[in-house]
Parts: sequence; structure tokens; C-alpha cells
Amino acid sequence: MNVISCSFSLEHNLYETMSCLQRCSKQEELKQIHARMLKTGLMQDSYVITKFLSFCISSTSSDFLPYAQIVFDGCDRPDTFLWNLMIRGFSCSDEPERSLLLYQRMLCSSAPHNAYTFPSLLKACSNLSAFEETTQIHAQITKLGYENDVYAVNSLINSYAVTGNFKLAHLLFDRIPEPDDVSWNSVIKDMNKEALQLFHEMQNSDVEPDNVSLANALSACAQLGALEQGKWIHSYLNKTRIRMDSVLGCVLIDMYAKCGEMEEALEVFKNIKKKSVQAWTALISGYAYHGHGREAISKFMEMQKMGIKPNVITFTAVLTACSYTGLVEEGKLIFYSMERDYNLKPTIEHYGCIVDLLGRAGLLDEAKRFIQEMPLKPNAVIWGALLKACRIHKNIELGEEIGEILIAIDPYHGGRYVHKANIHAMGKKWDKAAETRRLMKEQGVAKVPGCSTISLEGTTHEFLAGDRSHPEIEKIQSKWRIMRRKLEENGYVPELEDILLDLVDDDEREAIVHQHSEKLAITYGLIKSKPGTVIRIMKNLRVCKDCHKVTKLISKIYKRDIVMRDRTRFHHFRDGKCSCGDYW
DNA sequence: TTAGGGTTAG
Repeated sequence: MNVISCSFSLEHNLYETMSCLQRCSKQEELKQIHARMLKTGLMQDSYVITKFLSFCISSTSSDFLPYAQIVFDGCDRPDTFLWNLMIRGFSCSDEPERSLLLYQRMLCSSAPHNAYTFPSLLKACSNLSAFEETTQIHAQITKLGYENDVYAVNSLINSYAVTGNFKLAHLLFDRIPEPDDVSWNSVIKDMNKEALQLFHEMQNSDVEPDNVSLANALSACAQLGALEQGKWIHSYLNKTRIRMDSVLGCVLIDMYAKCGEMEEALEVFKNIKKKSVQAWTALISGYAYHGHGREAISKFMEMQKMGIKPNVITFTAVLTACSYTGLVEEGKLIFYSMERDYNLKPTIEHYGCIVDLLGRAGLLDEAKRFIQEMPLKPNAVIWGALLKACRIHKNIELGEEIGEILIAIDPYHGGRYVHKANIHAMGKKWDKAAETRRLMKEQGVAKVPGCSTISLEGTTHEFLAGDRSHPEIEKIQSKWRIMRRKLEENGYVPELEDILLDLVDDDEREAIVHQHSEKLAITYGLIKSKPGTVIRIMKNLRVCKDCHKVTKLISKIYKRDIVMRDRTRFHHFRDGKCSCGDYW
């Protein structure tokens, strides 16, 4: 064989191999290509190895990555490019810790760093929520002189923001001479109120918001329940040239659903051409917390007819929908189909949904048996769901037993003590209730105060339970006195069950219940808004029985639709009724 | 080759 034909055949092999690689979708095929490359000597060529590994790490098939690791480990002295490639490959995988392990090996090897090494490493840290490791890499960046590299710094900002270290994230952001769109988006994330403020600051700077900025801002609106701002961003999006991509579609659905506008959410959903599993899930979740169980199940069926496979989060959403609407049999069927028909192993979240489903429906023994028989170790959330059910269905004995378990697992969570004290009080065991509250104080655990907000003409007004700091508190209280008379004329008797303190008499309990934050916010809403407009309230905790009763009556007496988002779900009040059907 | 955005029970 002469030199020319040899080179031709190598080139030919290379061409053939590359085109095989493009079409390869199974690990078996990948192995065959690898074997052929070894046989033909192509694996000696660093260009070919790079191509091969690049293909493996960018593949959607998850078993190509471990194969890449095997091939990589067989390489004699991989260069910086290859190390970076592998670190990047694992950073977004199911095992981001492998990126960090690779980096440790890289440090011991002869390959030097370059600027491309850090962003992927920090992405692995973000995906692991690893604060310690982030600081270590930060130190390396400083030591090796990359502190002015915008990619490295933006990645650091993101890692610090993800791990909850906003101060550090801000500090770094403030030191960047010219922050770009990625710097802004990284620092804006996870900050809700501040996020929207920063979003506006960003618009006032020279940096144009892009689709990632808008997605961040919309997520913040969803969490805050800031409908007006969310709508503004939606129309801004339509006016600019920013393309509505699949993530934006999804966060828009989520924003409208979480701000109480299911019809708008559905409208956005309908207009999305390629509906991702996340978009379907966002819609189904919306139906879940609006209490539309049947619609949720129907969308769950429809998505599958369209060829979209539900993921574990879709199952959480549809099971929540069943639980909130009391669809016990449907929920159980869907739960047991997960592993059998979809090859998805239920996680603790799904078990939690079923405990909640059974508990709400009053099937306490079945719920307890379900917990005892489940293959995962029950956590505080699981017991918490059962305890809540004990309160609803007044099973004091079981409730006290679970209260003990919960405080043992979760001694620094205020809510656990409150629930346990309430269970004791429900059984009129005042000394035990007092003892629990004393213990809570001793542990230094705080009870979260109830807080409601109402948005009026773009301004958000915040009310805390028993709070007298609002500038118009006198007006609010005098209006409430009038409202209360009207309520009583319409048959209102206070529900004092949720106020389970051993106070001397009902008057004191009433005084407490009538200062609940949602009552203050609704009263203010009635004073400040025009007749006929919808009153929208956001509450940080679950709505209490008395407030729920009062709001139903107000919706009838004052002919107002009232939409209330509490900690877990929506209540739409209209003409004396609530969309939750008093099942919450 | 490098950085930022999606749905989640209580």
C-alpha cells in the first residue's frame, strides 16, 4: 500500500465513522463505532477523540456519557480541551459531582487550566447547590487570575445566587465594570420582589432584556402573585422582537395560573404551537390549585393522546388535583399506574400526595397503613399531611401521636408545635397545649405571622394579623364594624375552632379572629375599589375557617368576586360560595 | 468548548 492510498483510506474511514456517529442512537452502536476506530487506528488521532467525546456528551441519550468517561479514561494524557469537555458533560448530567471529581484529577494532571474550565465547574456546583465548592472554585479563579473573566464571574454570581448567598452574588455583580445580560439575569434570579425591581433597573441601563430576563421576571411575578406586572411583561414580550420560546410559554402559563387567571393561562397554552411536557404540567398544576380536578385529569389524558409522556412532576400535579378535589379512586389509579405503565418510580412527593388524598377524604386508618407500608422512609411532610387530616377530621388521639413524631423529626419548625398545641387544645387538654407552646418558645422557634396583600392600582398593600400600623387603620376598623353587623344580619356566627388557645372566653377568641390579615385586606379592598371589581388577596398561610366563612358571605352581601390565593391553593368566592366547595 | 430562563406534594 503506498502512502497516498493509505492516507485516502484513513480519510475515508474518518468520513465513514463520523457519518455513522451522527446516526448512532444506541450504546451498542456506539461501542461498534468505537471498536472500529480502535481497529483502524483512528483513536490515535486527537481530533477524532475530541469529535467522538463531543458527540457523546452532547447526545440526548444518557448512557453515552458513562461511555465517554470510559474512553476518556483510556486516553493517554488528555489535553485541557478534553478535560473541559468532560467536566462540561457531567455538569448538566444526573451526577454533576463527577465534574468536581474530574477537576480534582485534572489538578493532579499536567494539563493547565484555561478560561473555559470554570463555567462548567460552577454549573456543576449550581446543580448540586454546593456552596462550599463554589467558594473553593472562587478562590482558584482569584488565584489563577481569572477574576476579570466575565464568563467565570457570571458563573460565580449564578452559583452564589442559587445557593442562597445573595450578598456575595451582589458583591461580585457590583464589581463588574460592565455587566452584560447574563450578569443581570444571574443576579436577578431567586429574588422575587428585588427581581422585579432589578428587571426595571436593567431596562434603564444599556442592557436589553432578552427571553431569559423575561422568564426570570415572569417567574418572580408568579411567586409574588403580581398579576399586573406579569401582564405588563406579557404585552412587552408581544411588542418586542423577542421570540416566544418554549420556556417563556411555560412560565407565562404558570404566571397566569398562580395569579388566579386560569382562563388566560389556558389561552396562552392554546397558542403554543409545540407544547412541551413542562407546559402541559404547568397547566395541570394550575387546574390542581384552582381545585379543578376533572379538568386536570382530562388534560393529563389529552397530553398523552398527543404523544407527550408525563414526567414525575406531571404526576405530582395530577395527584394534587385529585387530592384537592376528593377524587380518591382516580388518584389511587393514577398513582399505581406510574410504575406499571410509565416506568416512573414514585418519589416521596407522590407518596405525600396519596397520604394527603386519603387524609382529606377522612380515610385516616388507610392513610396511616399506607405510610407504614410505603417503601420510602416517611419524612416530616408525610406525617404533617396526616396530622393536618387528623385536625380536619378531629382524630385527637392519632393527632397527638403524630405530633410527637413530627417534633422529634423537625424540632425547629414552628408550624409543627402550633399543630401539636392545636391538637391538644382541640381535646381541651390545655396543660398539654401550654406545655407545647412553652417548648416552642424554649427552642426559640418562631410562629410565622399571617400576612395578606392586596394590589390596588399598582400598589401592593400588606397587612399582618393584628397589625395596626396601616395609615388608614381607623377607617378599616370602622368599616369592619359595619360589615360585621351586616354579616350578623345574614346569619354569621364566628367559627372559633381554629383559634385553639385556652383563652378565658369566646370574646377574646373573636377579637383575635377578627384581626386576621385577610379580613383587614378585604375590608381595605372594599373601601378602595369600585363596586363590581374583583378583589384579589394573597395570603402566606392557609386561610382559617372563620375567614373562609366571612369571605363567602361578603361575596354575596357586597356582590363581589373575591379571589384568594393562600399558601397552597386558590379560593374563588362568588355569591356566597367558594370554588373549593369547603374541601381544603 | 465556556455563563443566565420551565412545570413539583405540605
